[in-house]
Amino acid sequence: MGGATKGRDVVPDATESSAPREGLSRTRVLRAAVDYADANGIESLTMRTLAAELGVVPMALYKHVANKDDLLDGMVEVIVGEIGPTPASGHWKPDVRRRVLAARAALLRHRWSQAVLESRAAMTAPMLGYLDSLVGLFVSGGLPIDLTHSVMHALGNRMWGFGEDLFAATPPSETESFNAQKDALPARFPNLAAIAAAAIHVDPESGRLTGCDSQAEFEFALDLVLDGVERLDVRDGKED
Amino acid sequence: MGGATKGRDVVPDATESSAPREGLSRTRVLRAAVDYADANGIESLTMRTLAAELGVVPMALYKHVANKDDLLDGMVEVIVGEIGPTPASGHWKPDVRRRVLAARAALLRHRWSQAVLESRAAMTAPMLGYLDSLVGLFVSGGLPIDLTHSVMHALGNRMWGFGEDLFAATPPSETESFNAQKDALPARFPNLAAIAAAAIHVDPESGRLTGCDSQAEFEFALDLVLDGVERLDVRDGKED
DNA sequence: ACCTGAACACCGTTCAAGT
DNA sequence: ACCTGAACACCGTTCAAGT
Repeated sequence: MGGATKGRDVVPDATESSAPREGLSRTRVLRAAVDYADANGIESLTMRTLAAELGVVPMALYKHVANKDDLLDGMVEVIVGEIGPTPASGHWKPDVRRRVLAARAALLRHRWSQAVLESRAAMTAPMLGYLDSLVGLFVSGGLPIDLTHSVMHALGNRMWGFGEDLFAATPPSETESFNAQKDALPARFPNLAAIAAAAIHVDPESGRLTGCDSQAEFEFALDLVLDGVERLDVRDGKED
Repeated sequence: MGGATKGRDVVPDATESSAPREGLSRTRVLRAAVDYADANGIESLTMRTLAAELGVVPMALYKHVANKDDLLDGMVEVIVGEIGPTPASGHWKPDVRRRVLAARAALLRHRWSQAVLESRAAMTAPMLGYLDSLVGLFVSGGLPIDLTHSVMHALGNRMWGFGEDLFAATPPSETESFNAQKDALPARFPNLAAIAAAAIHVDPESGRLTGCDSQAEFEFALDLVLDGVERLDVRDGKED
């Protein structure tokens, strides 16, 4: 169909249910992938099934998506984009709480998203933007930068499955626009930059620069939980 | 064993580096899979590469492992088995701390294991055994069962990426010995059974039995972290 | 009882070509 | 510039045999 050669705007046939046409575009591909995963589960999303869904040959997707990893990263970006802004009061505790619960709600709307996010955790721009906004709530609420750093680690596992080092997560597909604008990152994500700057210190042993101690951060978060439970226990129970 | 036809013991050639022979067995397959993933990364572990490593044809593995999922479950079992016992003082806080850190150490020894564990979280017997032991430390230390339930949820995301419902995790491959001994589970894992019993209550609305409220558990854990940080902040900072 | 060989129904992705 | 078609190099897994 189409007849794109001359006529202005060929009205799409609209008889076909999953109407393709009018060119793909990256966002249309990502949107379709998210919808397909919502409906059929992430495990049955393949380049081939997605192409069929869009009424197109598999290879057509590769014009808008580098490969399947890029597709998955893009799908996560879509979900993160759905988090949206939350009202801020200037008090970090209720503000952070609201924002984390909003993030959770977005993930729950797409049940496959948590698994995908955990399996890759690529630091795409929307991802960094969300984290930066969260850090911003802490610091503008007056929490010291070091404590903010640690609580971000502690929340990491809770918001999504960040196993280890928040900042050591795999950077976005390297080759992409990332390298081009790498130097612009501190400007775009000033709160993350502040944390990174505070976390870096000189190792007295080797004299080399060293990042954050993931074992220490793990124990910090663990003790936060255990101490908190202990407090709840003595308050409700023994009352001495 | 070896020359099973007649001769007593055929000495293996020993010229081949990754000496196969003497029959496979499930544990030998799992052990080899763990070693291979340690050395080459989980993404390059396939039924075919593993078979080659064992000097055997791919299909030979299927006699000892139901399929690839079962292989991955088995590999996780091996890691969980490496956690081993930890000394208990009778005070839940140091005891739990020690045990969780031991679990983390086991996972860190095999860097692929966290991702595999998160991606499936099958409730195999060793898995249940570890969780039961952890619950046991809380209850024998005197922590109330409800609080123990909640802190297990809070620790869930921390020990490994359990996103949601601890007890709603996919049960072990169904068909297996699981169903056969399903009724024996409370006896084998008494502490988990106690938690499950305490968590189930009648919904006043519908009158139906209802399990634990994962949203509430999430918020409990979130507030545990936020409250803890707030306490650290006022103690170190404002001091008013 | 355990292992083999060949085949099947899939993957993601490349390459050269079409319009 | 965008899409196509056919092919390649892989997967996990089945089935019917071998010993």
